[in-house]
Amino acid sequence: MGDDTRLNPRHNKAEVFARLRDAHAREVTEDYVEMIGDLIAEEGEARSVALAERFGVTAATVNNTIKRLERDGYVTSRPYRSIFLTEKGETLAKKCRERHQIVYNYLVSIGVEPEVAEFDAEGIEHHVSEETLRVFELRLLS
Amino acid sequence: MGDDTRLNPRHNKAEVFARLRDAHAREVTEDYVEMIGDLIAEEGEARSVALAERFGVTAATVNNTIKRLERDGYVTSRPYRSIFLTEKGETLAKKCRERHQIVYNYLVSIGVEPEVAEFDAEGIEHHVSEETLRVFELRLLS
DNA sequence: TTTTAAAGTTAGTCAAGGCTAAATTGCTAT
DNA sequence: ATAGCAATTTAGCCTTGACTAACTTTAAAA
Repeated sequence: MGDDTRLNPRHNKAEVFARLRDAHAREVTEDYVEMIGDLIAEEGEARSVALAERFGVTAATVNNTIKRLERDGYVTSRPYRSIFLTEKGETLAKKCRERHQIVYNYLVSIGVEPEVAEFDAEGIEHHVSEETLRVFELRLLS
Repeated sequence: MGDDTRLNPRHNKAEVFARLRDAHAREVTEDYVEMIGDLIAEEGEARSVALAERFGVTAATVNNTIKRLERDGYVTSRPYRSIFLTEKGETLAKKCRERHQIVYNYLVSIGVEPEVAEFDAEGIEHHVSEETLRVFELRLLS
């Protein structure tokens, strides 16, 4: 007795917050692979300086993050050269781009100003489950 | 010439990401004041052990966070005693609770499973602008 | 009243994600 | 060919948010 958790399942939030912390850890990775993909598509290559400018951080910060991404197998890079996505990075970038687009389109479709939708989508996209994403898609089509 | 940013305003994402980083910094604070408010409402007081259990972190982590919240004026606490919200903390907690409820209700209203909505709302609530929140409310009423 | 378990605190460690300052490399124009 | 600037890297620092292990305080049971 006295196990509040079992008596009142409403309090079993620990798992939710654990998954939330995981999502957090992935956010920067996702933003980077997405942006690297955009840069390659738009400008032919992804340079540190462009990433720094677009994220509004210093070159040193970009460097650290790229090292981590490389360590985790999302990108390859050689000193003083531009950055490339691995298969793994490409796959993640594609998924993120799609997710972002669905969230953005959905927000606009319900009446959110495009500029606001762009900002909100950037934050929301990392926290939308596959299930909710499907609902967004479904409602977008109808 | 050559100022990509001015030529192509689509690339002016730095501000978006800066605001995103700010939102991040506030997330834990918001989750804590919200949870502390819940605990006081449900159990009469907010103890570290309950926070640790609900967030799924150790007591030491709770301790650190509470110190920061106290430093920032959201809570008061005395050693080995329970935690109280300040006016500032209470105000933030109320705002967060409302926001959470709107996001949750909206997700459920468009067909997301309650359990999934609960999880997604927890992540999304910190990234929804006032504007988008108003759209959610409006669509909830109609 | 004393013992003991639960709760809370402290100290020390780690990774992520920021920063500045300084060193190095690469490229381009003279 | 090289000087100089832009880009990149390195080093060192900070905060947040997590952990474990060890210690202290509180409160309840024996």
